[in-house]
Amino acid sequence: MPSAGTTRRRADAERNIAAILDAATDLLARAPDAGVGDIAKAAGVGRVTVYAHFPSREDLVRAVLTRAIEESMAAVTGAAGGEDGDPPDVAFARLIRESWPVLSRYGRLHEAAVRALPAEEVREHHDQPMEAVRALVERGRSTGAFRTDLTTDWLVTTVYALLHAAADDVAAGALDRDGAAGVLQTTLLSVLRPAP
Amino acid sequence: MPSAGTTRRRADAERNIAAILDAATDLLARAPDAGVGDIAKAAGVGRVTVYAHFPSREDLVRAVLTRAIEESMAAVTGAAGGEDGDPPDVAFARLIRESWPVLSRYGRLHEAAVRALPAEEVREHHDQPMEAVRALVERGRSTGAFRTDLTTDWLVTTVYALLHAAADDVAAGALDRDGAAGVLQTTLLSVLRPAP
DNA sequence: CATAAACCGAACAGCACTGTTCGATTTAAG
DNA sequence: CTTAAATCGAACAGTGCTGTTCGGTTTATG
Repeated sequence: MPSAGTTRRRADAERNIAAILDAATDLLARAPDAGVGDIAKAAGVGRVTVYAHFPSREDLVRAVLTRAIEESMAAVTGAAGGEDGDPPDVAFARLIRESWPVLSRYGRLHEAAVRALPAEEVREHHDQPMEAVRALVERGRSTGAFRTDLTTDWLVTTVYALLHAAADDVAAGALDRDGAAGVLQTTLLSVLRPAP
Repeated sequence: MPSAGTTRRRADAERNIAAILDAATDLLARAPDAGVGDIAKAAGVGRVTVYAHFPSREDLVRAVLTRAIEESMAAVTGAAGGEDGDPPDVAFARLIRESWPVLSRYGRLHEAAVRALPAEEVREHHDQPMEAVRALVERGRSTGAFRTDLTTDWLVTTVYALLHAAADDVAAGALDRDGAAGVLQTTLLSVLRPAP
């Protein structure tokens, strides 16, 4: 079978779906309560067209979140999955440096997802990339590179919180996107490394 | 003139105003999008009664925020305004320890305020207690007790972000309220102190 | 106990958003 | 060029909130 048995999808439809997804990602990252009308306008498309491709606002948000998580996973595992060749603090610094350009674009998207989707579903998605961070933190703890006087949970929470704070500051213009990666590296390694 | 020239306010009205304010604070800290009906129910009061005392939902949120900021200011300045007798890191540890019981109760109240009130108004209020933190951070930087390789703005942002993250975790049951103060002290001092 | 203040629920209008339907028009594709 | 897919705006019902009005009832206060 060529595709799915039924009639194929036209090229402009494909293009519009991509445009809607892109616009929704950008807009929701800045205005988590943006309506379908706003998203359609940002995508240069009629409101009805959005509903032609996504059954409901909830489905659209889900699609945006899924894609964002996939991209994040690729960035995070690509940098953190770099085997045990490097010591944990070096690996962590690389993780931040390489995943920041991706993560910094998602701003308040998480908030949009929490409002539109069941809490547990968001948690499941969001925990995926954080699992890679957790694994790296635990490896660091076992080798003595990272501190053990704080729980792993709290350290991961700290990483998560500061990443989001930096993304918010970038969105608000209070922080330079390119410089933020270095600031995050410095700050987070100060937290992760054992106290002297 | 005894009070204001017109007729005085009855005692049960006073009691209900307090109940509404308390319930709104508790509820909005957990559910920032709670409606006036929810707040009324939580306060054990009719919805109309809320509107009898607060012209609009916006005014109610404003009243809640104002009171919360006042209480925070009292807690923060009471601990940080403790003169220059103590070295900055000791003063900062005391600041966290003494203000945490207050701050931890406000959870996502800030989010509720951002949604209901003009952004600038929220910022003005919210910056008040943070100003005390900023002053302490700057004193630490000038004496060499705190690091200078990161900007003051970013250090303050970090304090803010981790306080909120801890408050969220407490609200979600992932963190013990009493133990959190110590965790925050340890974490934040690791960030503030100069790198070895 | 008399009065006025304060309360209540029900009901209403207004608004903004979601999701659907319609017919008319444009446009990709064979 | 022909056909079917895809688009568009306008208009509709449905929902959930805000803020208001109403008459009836409770309750503080003097």
